Amino acid sequence: MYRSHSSGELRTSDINKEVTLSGWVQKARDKGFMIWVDLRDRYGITQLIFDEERTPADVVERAKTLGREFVIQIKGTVIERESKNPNMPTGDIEVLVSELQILNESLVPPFTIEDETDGGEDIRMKYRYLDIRRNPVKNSLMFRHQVAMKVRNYLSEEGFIEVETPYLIKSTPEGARDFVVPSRMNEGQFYALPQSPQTFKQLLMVGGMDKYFQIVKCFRDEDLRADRQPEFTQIDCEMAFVEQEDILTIFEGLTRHLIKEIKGQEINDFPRMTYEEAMRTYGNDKPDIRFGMKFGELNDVAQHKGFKVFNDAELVVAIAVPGGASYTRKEIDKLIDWVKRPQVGALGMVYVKCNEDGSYKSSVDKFYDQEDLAKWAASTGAKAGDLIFVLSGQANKVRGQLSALRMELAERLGLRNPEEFAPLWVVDFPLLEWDEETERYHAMHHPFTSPKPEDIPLLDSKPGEVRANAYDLVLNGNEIGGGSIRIHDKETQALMFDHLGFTPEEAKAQFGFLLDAFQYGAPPHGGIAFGFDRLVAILGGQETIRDFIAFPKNNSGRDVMIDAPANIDREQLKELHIQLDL
RNA sequence: GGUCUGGUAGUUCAGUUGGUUAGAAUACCUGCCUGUCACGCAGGGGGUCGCGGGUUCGAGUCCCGUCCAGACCGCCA
Repeated sequence: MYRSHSSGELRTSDINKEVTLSGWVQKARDKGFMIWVDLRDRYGITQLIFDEERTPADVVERAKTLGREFVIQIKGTVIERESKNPNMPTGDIEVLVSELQILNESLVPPFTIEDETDGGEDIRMKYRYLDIRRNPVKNSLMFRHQVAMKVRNYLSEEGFIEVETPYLIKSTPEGARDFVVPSRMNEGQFYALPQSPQTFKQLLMVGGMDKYFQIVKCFRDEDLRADRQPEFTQIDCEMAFVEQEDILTIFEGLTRHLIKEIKGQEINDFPRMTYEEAMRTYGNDKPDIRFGMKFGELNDVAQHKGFKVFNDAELVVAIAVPGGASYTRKEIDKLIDWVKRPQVGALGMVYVKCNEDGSYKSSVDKFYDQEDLAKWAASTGAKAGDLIFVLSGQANKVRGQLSALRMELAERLGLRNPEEFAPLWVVDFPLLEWDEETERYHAMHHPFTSPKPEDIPLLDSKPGEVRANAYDLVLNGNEIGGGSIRIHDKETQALMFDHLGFTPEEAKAQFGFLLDAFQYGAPPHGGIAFGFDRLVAILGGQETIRDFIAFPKNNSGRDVMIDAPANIDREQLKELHIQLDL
């Protein structure tokens, strides 16, 4: 028996017990006359004591050789500490060691296994198994497990069945790039790893599985970000015989349940906002509504004077920065430089200081009088002491730019409190989106999303204005879930493929199995998928998802620990009939 | 594909205008220490300044190229 107790559980009530503990040496403090060793396992730290007078001499001798991260097993007696440590749960006791066995030695770890480690991201990823011994990562993984359990229990209680779908499927031209897997038995052919189990869950609905869910890995071969991994986990859900309202109700329930259970916060009915309203008010389809700074459109009150920049613009739009009137000229210039960076792309920015005495001072005083500026203040909700920033240009671009500024300012003003949760539904997304590169429309969500019936007549005349039965769940400025009511009849699906530029032959080749299935009594259905990694990170109050993934990839999609991807040998290539063209 | 930032001891970083033997903290090793818990004290070892080229009497420092890492834009139905 390696352990009678864990290293986190012994208390004063255990005093005088003979115990056996196993774990890692967190740190040894050798005072000469006695040695203290902090023994760590997943459950906590227990202090061991080796004492010249009370511990056998050979055991003390071996204790002097212990280094960081040695794996040891000890037998000993729980005793009360002479000097207690109120900062640790086991701080009232220690274990007086009588037997010591070194189960495995350890090299000196390349970084300290402590909460505030001295190691940087790179080296921690290379030695991720050591990083996982640290509380912040260990706790994040345990937190993820808790959230997963609550999701499974909740959905199971609601009658959902977890069904696994295949990972080796077929590549499709729509959407993200696929990871592909060559097939040895089918010469020259490739599987693709799923970007999501989309078509399979729809087929499960045709199969009568009513309420389906799956916590499932998905794969996309696209460039990474701090919150984006090439393989990631979704809570994938689908229901039959439902309308949009049913889906929103069920999954609002799930989200509310998680926030209640995990954060102890009660959230009322989630606000709903149309896509159009979100774009006009926040310049963004995933607005962070923990704070205001809503957009004010100034076309009516800024295009009547001789300021050509505004007069020529499709949109003049502004936000009020709370307390911004006290910014120095230098600070304002830095913010103007910030929006002019290529990543944001504004050509310039106008500001208006709303002075405490009710007057206004702007960078365009030459064109606008106090009365004009007062209207701008009214439109943005600016109060005395605030600062108004105004951008102008092509509507889509300028909304994006102002949204980036809004988020940046909120971050700097500390308005993005990670312990506050402000979910909302964004609904009525456009069905189609114009793609500048290919010069055609493609599905904004995916090609199986149903158009709003009343908008179907617009499909030919104004395709960009057709709204979809599609919705996103947004939490604190992050899209954490998205879904739609699907098309469930062959005719509408064929119509969609047609508008996406598929010939009937192409549609049949790519998705014939789905069109076939729709001929055998496909029920009306719809669903949603949550980005599980991101959801867990947000609930955990963190920006980065990487600490909630046991073995994440780096910025270039590499696993620096196992050093993947890697070359494969000639024999493997030959077996797969693959020649490299490098 | 693009923009920006970084790469110096095991680790995290500093390194001035180009100028002597490249520093600090921490980790590591040795010794001391009768209640430590970020223990303390004394001493010690440890460097291909990412890599290649160039400018220069002289390069960690300047220039060019390249590799790696990170953040962002494009991309992510």
